[in-house]
Amino acid sequence: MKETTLKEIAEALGISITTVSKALKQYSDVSDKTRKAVVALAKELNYTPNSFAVNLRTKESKTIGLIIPDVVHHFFSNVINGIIAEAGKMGYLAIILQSNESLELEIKQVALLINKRVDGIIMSLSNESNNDFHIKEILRKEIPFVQFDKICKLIPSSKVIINDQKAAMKAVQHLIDQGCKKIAHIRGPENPQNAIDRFIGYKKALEKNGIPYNPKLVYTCKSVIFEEGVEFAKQIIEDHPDVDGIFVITDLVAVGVLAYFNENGIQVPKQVAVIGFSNWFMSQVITPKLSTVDQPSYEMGVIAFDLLLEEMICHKEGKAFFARTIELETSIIERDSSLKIVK
Amino acid sequence: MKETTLKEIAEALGISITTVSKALKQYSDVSDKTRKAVVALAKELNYTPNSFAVNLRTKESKTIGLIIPDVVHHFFSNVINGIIAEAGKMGYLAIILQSNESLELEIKQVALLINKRVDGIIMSLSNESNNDFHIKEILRKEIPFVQFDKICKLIPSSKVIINDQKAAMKAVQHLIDQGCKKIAHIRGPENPQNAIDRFIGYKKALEKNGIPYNPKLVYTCKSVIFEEGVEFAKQIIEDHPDVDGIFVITDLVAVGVLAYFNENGIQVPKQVAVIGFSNWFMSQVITPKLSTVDQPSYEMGVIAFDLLLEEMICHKEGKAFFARTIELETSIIERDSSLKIVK
DNA sequence: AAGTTATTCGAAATCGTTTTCGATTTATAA
DNA sequence: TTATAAATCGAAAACGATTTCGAATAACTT
Repeated sequence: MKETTLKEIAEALGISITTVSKALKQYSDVSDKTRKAVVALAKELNYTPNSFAVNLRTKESKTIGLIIPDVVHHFFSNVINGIIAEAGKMGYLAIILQSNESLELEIKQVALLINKRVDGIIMSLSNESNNDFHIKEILRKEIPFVQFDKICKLIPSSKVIINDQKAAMKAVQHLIDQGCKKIAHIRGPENPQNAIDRFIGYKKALEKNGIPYNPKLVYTCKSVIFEEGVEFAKQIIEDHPDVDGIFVITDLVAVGVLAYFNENGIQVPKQVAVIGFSNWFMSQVITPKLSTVDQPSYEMGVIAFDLLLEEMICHKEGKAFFARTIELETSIIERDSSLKIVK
Repeated sequence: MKETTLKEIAEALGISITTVSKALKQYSDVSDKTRKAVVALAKELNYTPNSFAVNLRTKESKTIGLIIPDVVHHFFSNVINGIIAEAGKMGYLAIILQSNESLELEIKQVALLINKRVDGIIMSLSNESNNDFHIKEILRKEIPFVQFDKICKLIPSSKVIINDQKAAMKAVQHLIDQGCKKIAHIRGPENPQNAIDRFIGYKKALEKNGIPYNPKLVYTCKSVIFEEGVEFAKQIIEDHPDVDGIFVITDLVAVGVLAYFNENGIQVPKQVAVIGFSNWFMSQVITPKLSTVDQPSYEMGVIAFDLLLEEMICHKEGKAFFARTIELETSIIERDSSLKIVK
């Protein structure tokens, strides 16, 4: 299937390729008559510029790359949604890659995007990421770059995050306000900054309320999946029968906790109050409804792209760009799983 | 940041661009000595071919386009997962676009991908799609094309589907086997083929079991969301207090049904048995656990890409390709929401 | 009428790679 | 030694658009 080219239009009209190209753009040195003829014929022949040629010539592809740990994930799919919606509005397309929470794969995906010469990269780190050589390579190549959610603080790039410490503090404070005295924490893996920060927030909330911190009440997820919630719920109750509250790294795991408690006659929130994180959709439809921390995921995607766009424009125009970090607000959603005090 | 080019390597080594290019590929007319020198220098200078130039020259970008109604959706995000995993293995990247269930947007996205000159397109139709002019444009441009799940039967392209009629029949038969006599159906919108087929399957199952079909027992979703499940559950019970089974187009809506029933003391499955479709993750964690039809979503993505790849290869080599339709097996997952008979 | 200024156009270089086809060199055979 | 075959190489033409810069024409001045 032959596509029409500038050359064909030029020959058909008996003018030069240059003039055709200019007529199709906002060049002032083309007469009205010529322009109209060109535009008319271009439309008739259904001309669209060959993007490969445009990319080569302009050195940009209006395409960005996005690397996330997992597509099948409520939070990330919402971020994707925000990014591709905003990118679409601004005339950009997005290539989506997964790291599957593997550092090795993450490194490969970064290399792929660099080779593809995308105009910019948006990324959330995998849980395994404790090495930032590949990230530095992005900066070394001067590719516009934005991190979100699971970030590397030391990398000097723009970032879109929530204040995980503050959010975790609020969540734990909520449990304390409901009368919880012995609060366990199911935390995320060692590496991710947000798991670390939520853990710190947990400790700070305890401290603020004069509750001694007990490391034995902290359980660490490896994969951050439903099954771990089930497993840890069992273990927590066995280790500490008097636990009366649990703050869980994310809703998916918290739902596992609820599943175990439901199966084993442990009353939520009466005996143990539970609060999750991220406000997954299912949290509002399970029994009991899960309290959680709402995280503006769609908005996060939108802002991540906007920051990237700013940087891409500066990059293109050779201007300096100064990385910015944007912190979004979170809010506690109080549902049945944590409300010991009936209002 | 200047990227190294073939030209630079050629000049540094005092040889021609041609030879450098050949040395980096599997050309036989380059001496071992030259090849080694080129490869060594290329590695040292961290050479990677400029993909824009390669695209222009080879007329392919090793990039495919994917259009789906909604990224934030358990089924679709699993398909995406399958597609980008398989595509990645074969050296392809995927650009992901959403139609947001809007025909207008779907048309725009198709045009975008055509202009971007992706090597192939995989697509699931939006619920609004009742017009296939834009789809035909893909075929007219001879762009390799695969449809999955929500397809247009009349378009002669490869397809990856399940047998929705058969699956729906099995689901309804399961309700009948559990003793249901009066079964309602909450169906999907008018247009999508799979909603139509599931509806037909529902009717066929009734017919097969000698149960008269009553159109008043069929309720039609517009948006296929949780809230509609809540709303229809209320309406069904009001309209037909003696309903004892409901077959729902998809789990998300079925979960809405369960939510209403739970809130209003209607016992599931004792009074009304409920079965959904697609086996969303949350179906196994809600109360009661939702029976459903398992649909191999990840596999669907993998196979869709494999079909597309076959076609892309034929297209490249100028060979004829004959569209194929692959039908995947489904299975009923019996959970609490439909088990009236205790085993 | 000659000089000046706008208008309108196009030749050609460029982006970086791929590939054809002919040229050159080296090795082998007669 | 000459003819032939094999092994290496490179010039040049794509791929299709963008853009610079100079040329040509038309339109005004005085």
